[in-house]
Amino acid sequence: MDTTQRTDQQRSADRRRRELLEAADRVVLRDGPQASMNAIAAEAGITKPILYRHFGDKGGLYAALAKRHTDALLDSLRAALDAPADRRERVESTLDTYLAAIEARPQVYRFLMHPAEGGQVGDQGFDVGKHSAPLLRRMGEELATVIEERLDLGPGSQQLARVWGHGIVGMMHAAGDWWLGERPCSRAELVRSLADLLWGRLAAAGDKMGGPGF
Amino acid sequence: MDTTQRTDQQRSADRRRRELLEAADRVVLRDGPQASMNAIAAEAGITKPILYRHFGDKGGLYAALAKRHTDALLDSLRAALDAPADRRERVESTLDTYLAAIEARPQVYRFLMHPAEGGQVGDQGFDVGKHSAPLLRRMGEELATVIEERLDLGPGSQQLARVWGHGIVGMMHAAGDWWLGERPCSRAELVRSLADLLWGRLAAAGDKMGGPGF
DNA sequence: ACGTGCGTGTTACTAGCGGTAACCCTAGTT
DNA sequence: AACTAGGGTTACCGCTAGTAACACGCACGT
Repeated sequence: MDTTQRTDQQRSADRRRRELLEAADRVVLRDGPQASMNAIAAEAGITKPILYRHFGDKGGLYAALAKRHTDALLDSLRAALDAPADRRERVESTLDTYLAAIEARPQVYRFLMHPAEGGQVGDQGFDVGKHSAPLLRRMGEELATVIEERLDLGPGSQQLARVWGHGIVGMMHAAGDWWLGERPCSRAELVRSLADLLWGRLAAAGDKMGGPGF
Repeated sequence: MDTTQRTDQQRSADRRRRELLEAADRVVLRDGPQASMNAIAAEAGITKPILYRHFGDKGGLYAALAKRHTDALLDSLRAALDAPADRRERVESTLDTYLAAIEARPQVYRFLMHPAEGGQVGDQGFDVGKHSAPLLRRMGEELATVIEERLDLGPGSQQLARVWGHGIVGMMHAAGDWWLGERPCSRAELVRSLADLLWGRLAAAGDKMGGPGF
């Protein structure tokens, strides 16, 4: 019952936990999201049951791992979003921050977007919805609150802000994913194009004559 | 060498293939993307090796299965996109078509968005990029061509159209996914909000006074 | 000094997966 | 009658996630 002792134990456990997470990180960075518990345990220099004692199951480990990276990325996104500049500049800088991150560490990115997904047991209920990567959801909600705080959207602003938050994040995600695969242009061009889209250039563009029909 | 015979065989094989795909469809609809080859074979009333003879591996089966649904969905999207109406109406109708589809059959939707992903062998190369669901990519490209065909975007229009295609599809996808999970509003409201976003209401909105800092 | 827990670690196992090799059996050809 | 060609099955491999059961070490109370 001595609290000192408990604290000692807990600190030790926490340190272990961090070591394990770093080992897992290395393996995921090397092997991608398919990294097996065996491989992670081996990298950490221990055996599987220890991993399971610390994280419960694979999902637990992956969640813990994802939280670290997600928190880090969200921090830099918040910084870009909070910079003292006009709206367009802030949007572009946020987009660029995100794209730079996924460009710099695509393995981590892939892991965050497709966490585990495997697991042949349980999941019978199937949980439709909420199957999207937690990172996307968190970014969407985060952006929604920022939008709702900063922008004057009239009635129904809360709902609107959330739709926009998730929508914009999804736009950024899909475009980034495609861009990362094909590299059809520079990061700066991509940022500009996306910002243009958000700035209504789609609606403002003129029709091309000679199209089919009307 | 008789062509008739060959045709007979091929027709028989095709029919079998369709039967297998329909069985697979039922299982996926019931068990989600985790559906095992064993379960699919059982549902079809046969055993695993036959599945493998027809589709090569799990990826092959899933690809064939996904292609059917993807083609169907893309057809209805094209119809909505090609309807004789003004741009805003067409955009809204396309969004609504997509959302109605994922709302009607969420299991299929989930399967299309997270195909397999498992597989403990191979994949060492890791294929960064192109890991996004093929459906998203195809929708993005499709939309890109429509945009490029219809809109007059000035220089660099091709690049711009592709970025927008993938971006808009991603927006639709993420918002739809979130909406499907939380159901925070009606489909019509969601469609309106997204169209508003595309129509530049984000850029047009006024700042909220009393915000932090500037 | 001596058990007695308790935390930490291991080995060895289960159940199920994707995938395949080997066999089997029936139909049609020569 | 003998032989081949497909469609089908059984039985297996190697791998995975996850767990039960056992073994060491170190602080404790008596």
